[in-house]
Amino acid sequence: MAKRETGPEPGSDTTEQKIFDAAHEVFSQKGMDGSTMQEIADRAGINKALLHYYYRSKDKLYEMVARAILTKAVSAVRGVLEVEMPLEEKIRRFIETYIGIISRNTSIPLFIISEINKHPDRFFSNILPQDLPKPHAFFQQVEAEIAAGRIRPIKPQHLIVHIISMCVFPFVGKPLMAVLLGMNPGEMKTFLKERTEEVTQFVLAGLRP
Amino acid sequence: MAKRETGPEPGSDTTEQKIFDAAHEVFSQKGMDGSTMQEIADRAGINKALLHYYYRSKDKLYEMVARAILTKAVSAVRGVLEVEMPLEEKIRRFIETYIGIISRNTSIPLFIISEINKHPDRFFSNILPQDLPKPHAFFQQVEAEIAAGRIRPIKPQHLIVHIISMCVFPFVGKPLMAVLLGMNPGEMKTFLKERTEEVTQFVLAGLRP
DNA sequence: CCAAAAATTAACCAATTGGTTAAACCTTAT
DNA sequence: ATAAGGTTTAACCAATTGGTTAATTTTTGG
Repeated sequence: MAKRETGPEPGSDTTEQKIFDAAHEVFSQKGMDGSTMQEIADRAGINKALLHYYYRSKDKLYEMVARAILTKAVSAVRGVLEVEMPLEEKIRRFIETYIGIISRNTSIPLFIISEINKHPDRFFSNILPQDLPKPHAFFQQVEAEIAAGRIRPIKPQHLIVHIISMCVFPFVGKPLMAVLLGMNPGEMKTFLKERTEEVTQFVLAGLRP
Repeated sequence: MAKRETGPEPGSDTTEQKIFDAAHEVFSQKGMDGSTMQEIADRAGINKALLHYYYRSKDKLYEMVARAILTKAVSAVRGVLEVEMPLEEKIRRFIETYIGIISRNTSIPLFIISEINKHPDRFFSNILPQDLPKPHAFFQQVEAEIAAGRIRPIKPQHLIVHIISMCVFPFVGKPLMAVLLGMNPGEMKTFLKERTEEVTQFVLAGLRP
């Protein structure tokens, strides 16, 4: 049993990995409070005591899982945000990859949001990675485009929050959106698939001078 | 003890009301799983057995609180969405009142979203009000404006999801947004106050033909 | 004033929680 | 083969959970 920062090497089939996978599944869907060690043990197909053998306590296990989730999510966002690229292309790529990641990991955003709200201290002291995405370059790029008259004046901080909101929220609030729009799961699925294109068009339209 | 649908009359200072208020506070912040009857009793300043005297079980108490929250939220949205009004004015009012409600009840949106995801069956069978907001009229109005060439073509379902997302998400993801944008609580507060105007401007700009 | 009813409490209960312990079960290197 | 190491398990523990019971206090109506 090694002391890693973000869990055992994925892909292997060791007991340690089976426990981590089970914990990842249970925690990401039910959060810290809603999950029990017994359920994680059952899902991993092992005795409850083995959980404490590999990961000392529920808190430690939770911390590892949460850190792995956060690290992956943060690095994904950073990758897109910090590349050099014309603004329109950057926005296109950002929306595309961002929605792509979310639709392949639908339970992650809600996990992050609700757990960070329920245990803020734990997250900010232990779990959140140190090197967060730095949107400074993006902000400067937006200001430059405004100064050049190529886009409408807008506060860059609000623009980025607009974009993130439109990408994330429909997945987080999916059940509510479904009932509001009167869609069944099939219709909802195609609706969410359309969003990449729709959000992109709307953002670019909103930026026209 | 009467059997009401959405809890006792607010404002009164009866024990029943004190319990309901305490439960409202605890449940809305910690959710069903994260809350205990003991904590609710403590916050109400009474014995734990009294909770079961007035509300038979934790489930029943939770159901009443959740139903009260949902009913209030749904009726608030309905009020704005179903009035007859020119489209631009309707959008302005919708964003204004929607953000207004949320900033006066910051814990409610996250409660609804995360609880509906954790206990979907309970919500859709018992808690959600029957008469939800019907956005049909709004959709027709948007289509009419498009046909008249007064706004850019857009699928009305996506438009409304755009708007709701930009209104709700910044409050739900507030801690994350704060760290991403590098803002302290004070800066974050003024940032959120600006959103009514910023979202309105961005939506209207995105709709220009 | 006083008995009946309602409100409130302390004590208790079974079940579940996270966590521990000591024994049993491999694997493996000599 | 066997001693030693790590791995896995059943049994157990104290604390907390939602919930109940019976007794006590407070209110109320005649």
